[in-house]
Order: sequence, then structure tokens, then C-alpha cells
Amino acid sequence: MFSEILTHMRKHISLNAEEEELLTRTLELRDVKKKGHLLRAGEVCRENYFIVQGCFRLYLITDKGTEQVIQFGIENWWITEYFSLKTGEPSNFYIQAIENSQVVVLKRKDEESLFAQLPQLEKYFRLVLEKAYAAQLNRIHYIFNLTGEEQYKMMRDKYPEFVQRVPQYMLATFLGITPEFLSMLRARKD
Amino acid sequence: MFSEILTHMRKHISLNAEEEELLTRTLELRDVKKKGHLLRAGEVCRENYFIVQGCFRLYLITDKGTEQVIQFGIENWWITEYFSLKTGEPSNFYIQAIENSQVVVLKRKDEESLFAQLPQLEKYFRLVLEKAYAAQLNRIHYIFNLTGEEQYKMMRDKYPEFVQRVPQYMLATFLGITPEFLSMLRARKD
DNA sequence: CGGTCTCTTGACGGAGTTCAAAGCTAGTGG
DNA sequence: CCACTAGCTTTGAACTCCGTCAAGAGACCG
Repeated sequence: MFSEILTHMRKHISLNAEEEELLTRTLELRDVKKKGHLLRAGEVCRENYFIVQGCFRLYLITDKGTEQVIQFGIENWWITEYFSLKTGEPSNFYIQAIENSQVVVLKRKDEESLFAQLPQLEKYFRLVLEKAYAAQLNRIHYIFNLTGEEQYKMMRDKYPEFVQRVPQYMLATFLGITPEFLSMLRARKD
Repeated sequence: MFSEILTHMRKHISLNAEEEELLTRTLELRDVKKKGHLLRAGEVCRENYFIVQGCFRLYLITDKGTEQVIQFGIENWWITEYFSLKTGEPSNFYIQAIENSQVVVLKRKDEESLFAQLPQLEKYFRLVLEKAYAAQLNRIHYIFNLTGEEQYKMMRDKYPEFVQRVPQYMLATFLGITPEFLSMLRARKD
């Protein structure tokens, strides 16, 4: 359903019925099965995704052959790989559904004309990006100043439903620790 | 001078003479001495800065009382603390000049009316933020997958002039290591 | 030329990794 | 609905990178 994305947009900008109709004509809904990929390393990223329902991860395969989760995305967040999307170069990252999910797809080829017709979208995405960028700075702060244990406890206390939702080995690499060490942390009763 | 920021904007959007004049009337030039602050922890961030000349760092004081650099900024980059700027809450961060510098100041109180008069600025900042956000994702990737030593060598080889430009103890905390350990790395000839 | 800021050196300690193996769980097909 | 399998989690021992603390040596600026 497009109602979720329209609700989200209305929090930042105002659109009339005609404009909303233009949007829903251009955007596309897509279902993604658990473990299905929206992007694989080596491919060029040509779309931006708004998560209607479900949960995704953006990750990569390191030189050592292990997976490193860089970012999670849940309902009402946009997720994409901007570097590849903007430059047209092949991406190093994967975007994968952790659960059966549904996204709204904004294709790069439609972006320019849609933004030209609905200039307010520029503001909407500017505001979304400001928020996402601020969150990244905060994250870097935590990475450097909290131990793995402290980060895990913070996640667990602040977003308990989220910690339940994703496999431990994905959460571990997101926190910058190994699955083995996270398992040990959980065993130590607080 | 405003010529630097106008040149930068012309790379992303087109402005006519009248629009550029409106911009330069609203924006402000400010000189900042080495070690001067644009923002201190506890203050509310009310401005966004385009670096015309010089070098800045965004940092914070950790619980242990040490400085942690989160981000550097040099010529033609915007730097601010978006969380405080957007929410109006006091910031936890400092923004400080590393050299004698000059910035263009965009005040929050002018932002709304300026964006209303020059809607193209929405696009300009959207594009700037997309690039900055992509760079942060890449940075998180390096933080997790390179050791302190590998990150230092990459910085040194990729941005040698920059490594020269900032004090070692600032570079160390930016890389997530202690100044002592960075000193040791430098002593090991490659 | 004096003081503050910055960089270096070294000994010790701890948080987290690596590797290997075993135990558990959930989805799948028969 | 059960059994099997692949994927996920746990455990433990040895090891490593990097932090902490403390002291001293340069270097820069007024």
C-alpha cells in the first residue's frame, strides 16, 4: 500500500490529491521474500527503497570472506546505496530482506522528472537525509566510545523489539564484534 | 569571498545573477582564528557552515575526559551539527578551526525564507547530503574492516596533504586509536 | 627564552579475535 | 506430522591488537 509512504511524506511536506496521484503512478510496490536481494555487489544500484513493511540490511563481504553489516532499515526508512546510485559505478554492497517485506521503489530513471514535477520532493528528501546523516554521526560516536558490551546493552534496552527481530550474527557485525563474542556477552547475566 | 560557494553551487544547480545576489545578501562571511569555535557542547547549533578556506574538526569530550574527533572538514565542504540544528536541543559536540579559516554562514533563521525564494537550494543541499551520507557509510565500512594501521596507511597514501595538515593526536582519535599507538605505527617504517 | 602544546617510548593489562567443535532450532520435503 | 538438514548459536583456549599510565623529549609561539 502507498498509504504508509504518503503518511510519511505528509509529516514533512504537503501534497494535494493530484500530486499524490502522480506519485503513486510513478512509484512501484514490490514484495521481497526473506533473504531476497534488492542489490548485490557488482551490480549498479538504480533504485531507492522506502520500507513499507519488513526489515533489511545493507552489508558487504570483507576481504576475509565474512559478512559485515553496515546498516539496518525498518518500516518508514529509506534504504539504498547512494554512491552507486549517484555515480553509476558498480556497488560493493548488498541489500537484503531479513523478513518477508514490502518496499516502495523509486527508480533513478524516474527521479529527475518526478522531482521536476513535484519540487517539494527535494525538500522531503533533504529532510530525510539530514536526519539520516545526523544518525550516522551519532553512530560513529558510539562505535568509538562504547565497548561492544555497552553498545549491545544500549541496543537491547533502547530497541528491544529490534534486537529480537534480527539474527544475532547480523547484529554482532553491525556492532563491530564477532558473533562468538556477542554470544558470550549474552551469557554473562548483565 | 563568496565566489567559492557560488562556484560550488553552480556544479549542482544554475542560478541567475539576481538569485546569486539574493544569496550573497543573506549569507555571511566569517573569519575564524585557529582554535576558535563555531559551536561548543551545551550550546544550540543555529548555523550551517561552508568552508571557504581552512580546516575544521567536529569532536566531543568523552566520559573519560578525552577528545574524540568524529569528522574533519576542509575547503568546499559544509559542516554543522544537524541534530541540534534541526531539533533545537543543546549539542554534545564542538566545531573548531584547526587553522585560521573562513566560512560562509547560513543561519537557521534565514533558511526557511531563503529556501522558499530559491527552491533550487533544496536540490543543492539534497545532493550535498547524499554525497556526505555515502561517504559516512564508506567510513563505517573502513572502521570495521581495517585495523588502525591499515586506516592510517590509507589516509597517508590517499590524502597525504591532509595528514600533514592536522595534528597527529586529532588524526589518531578520528581513526579510533590513541595518539600513542599512532606514534608507534609511524615509528615502524611501513 | 620560558612555557605550553605536541609527539615519542616502553611496560603491562584487557577487550575482543580466531579457530575448532559441538549443540540447538526452524524450515522443508517426504 | 515427523525427520532431516542447513543455518544459527554456544563454548573454550590461545593469542593479538591496542589501551592505559607515566615520563620524557621536541617544537612552536609569544
